[in-house]
Amino acid sequence: MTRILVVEDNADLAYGLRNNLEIEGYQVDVAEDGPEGMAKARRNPPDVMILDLMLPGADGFRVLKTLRDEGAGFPVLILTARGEETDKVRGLKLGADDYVTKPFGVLELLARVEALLRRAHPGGNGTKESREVFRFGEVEVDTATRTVTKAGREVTLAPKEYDLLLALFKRQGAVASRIDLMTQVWGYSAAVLSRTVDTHIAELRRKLENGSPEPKHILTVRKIGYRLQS
Amino acid sequence: MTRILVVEDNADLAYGLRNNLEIEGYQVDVAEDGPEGMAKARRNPPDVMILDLMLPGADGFRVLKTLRDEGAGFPVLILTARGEETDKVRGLKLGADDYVTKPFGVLELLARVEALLRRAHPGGNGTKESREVFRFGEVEVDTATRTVTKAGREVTLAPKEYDLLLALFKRQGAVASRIDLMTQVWGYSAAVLSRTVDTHIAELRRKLENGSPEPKHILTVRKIGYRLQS
DNA sequence: CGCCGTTTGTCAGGAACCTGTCAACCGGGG
DNA sequence: CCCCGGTTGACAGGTTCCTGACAAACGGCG
Repeated sequence: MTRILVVEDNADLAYGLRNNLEIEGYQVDVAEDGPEGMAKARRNPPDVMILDLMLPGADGFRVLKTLRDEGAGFPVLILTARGEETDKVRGLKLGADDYVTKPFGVLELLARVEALLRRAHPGGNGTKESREVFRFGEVEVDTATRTVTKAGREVTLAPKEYDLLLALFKRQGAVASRIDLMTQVWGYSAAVLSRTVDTHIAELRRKLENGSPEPKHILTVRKIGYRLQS
Repeated sequence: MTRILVVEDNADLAYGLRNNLEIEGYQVDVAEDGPEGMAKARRNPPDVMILDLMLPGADGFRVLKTLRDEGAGFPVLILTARGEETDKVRGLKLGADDYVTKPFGVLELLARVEALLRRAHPGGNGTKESREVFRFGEVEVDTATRTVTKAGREVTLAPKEYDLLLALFKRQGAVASRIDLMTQVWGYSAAVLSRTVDTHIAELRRKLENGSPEPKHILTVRKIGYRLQS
C-alpha cells in the first residue's frame, strides 16, 4: 500500500489531510514538527512526503535539505503560504518536486500527489488509468486535462467549480451532504452554514444546465445536499 | 466491532442513544461529563464520538479541542441546541466532522454516524454497499439517492415524509406506535396529542397509495400506530 | 341494531425553515 | 489599478411542518 508522510504542525489541517488521504486509500503517517518528520522519514521512508515549510523548531527547508543530503529519494510536495514566491523557489531548489499554496482544495492536492506517484513509479499503468472521461447529459468531463465541454463546446470552470463537480461525480449519483462536499473540496474545518456550496452549485448550473430553473442533472436534495444524476 | 463513545450529561438522552445505537449493532460507551469523556477517549479511542456541546464542568468545546490537539483522529459528531449558530461554527472549526441540532430524530443521527464511518474506513466497499433499495407494492425506495418511485415514475417526498417511510420500513412489517415514530423521526419523547404523525401518514398514502380509502401497504393498527406491509 | 365514547382521517392557516440569488467585499495577480 | 475567483450575509420565494378543529370510522355494550 502506498504510504504518505504528512509533516504539518497545525493539528486541524493535519487531521483533514489524513482523513482525505485515507479515503483515497493511502496509508498516512503524521509528524507534528521537523525533527519528528525527519525521524519518521528515516526510519520508514514513505512513497511521498507532504511537507509544510512553516514549521516550529527546525523549519521545513532544513528538513528537506537534510533528507536530500542523506540521499532520500522519495518525492516531496511542499506546502507554502500564498505569495511566498521565494519559498517555492527555495523549496524546489532544495529538491522538492512540486508545491501547493495554502489554502488549497483537497482534490487539487490529491491530483498532485497522484502525479508525483505516477512519475516515481512509471512501471505500472501510470498515465493510462488516470485518463478518465465521464459525462452526463451533453456535458463531458476529461479529468486528465481538467476540461469540460457542453455539447462539444468547451466550458471554462473555475478551479473550485471543477473540484466541486468532480466531488459530486465521485458519489456515483448518491447524495452528498454539504459537509461532505466541504471537506472534499475545501478541505478541513469549514463552516458550512454559509452559502458557499450553494453559490458554486448555482454557478455550475448556470454554466452546465443553461441556468434552467429545473436542473436535470445537478439536483437538490432538500435538507441534505446535492447529487449528480447522469 | 464498531465502537461509539457518547458524551452526554442528560441521562435520558444518553440512554436513548445507547439503546438505539446498540440495536444497530454498535458497541456503545457513555460518559456523563467532559473529563470522563476525555479519559475514556484516551484510554480506548472509539471509531466515532458523539459529543454534546453543552456539558457541565469542562464543556464540549474544550473536550474536542484537547483531544484534537493530542492528535486524536476519530470522527466527531457534535450535538448542538437549535439556533446556536455560533456553536456549530466553533465546533466545526475545532475539528468536528458533522453536527446535528437538537431535537433530532434517531434515524437522522444514525445516518450521520454511518456517513462518518464510511468516510473514515474506506477500506471496504465504501459507496457501494450503502446503495440499498427496498420496495413494497409498486413503490421503490433508493436510500442512496433518497429517491422514491411508484410504478417507475418518480415521486417527490418531503424530508419528513421520507424519514417517516424509512422508519416504518425499518420495522420490517411490525407495528410502530406513534411515540416510537415520534422519537425515531422527530426526536420528541413528549406524549403525542397532536395529529402530526397522522398528517404525514396521510400524505404518504396520498402519494404512494393513490389516496385510496383502503391502503394496502401503509396500514393503521387501531389504538397503536401504523405498520408497513410489503 | 343503535348509541356513545374513543380513535383516526382530513383540512387549512400561519410559522418556521430551506434554498436560490444577489450584491458587496476581500485578496491576489496581472 | 482593475479584474477575477472566492466567500459571505441579506433577502425573497417557495416549501414544509405543525397544530387544532371537525368529521368520519370503529368497537363495545345495552
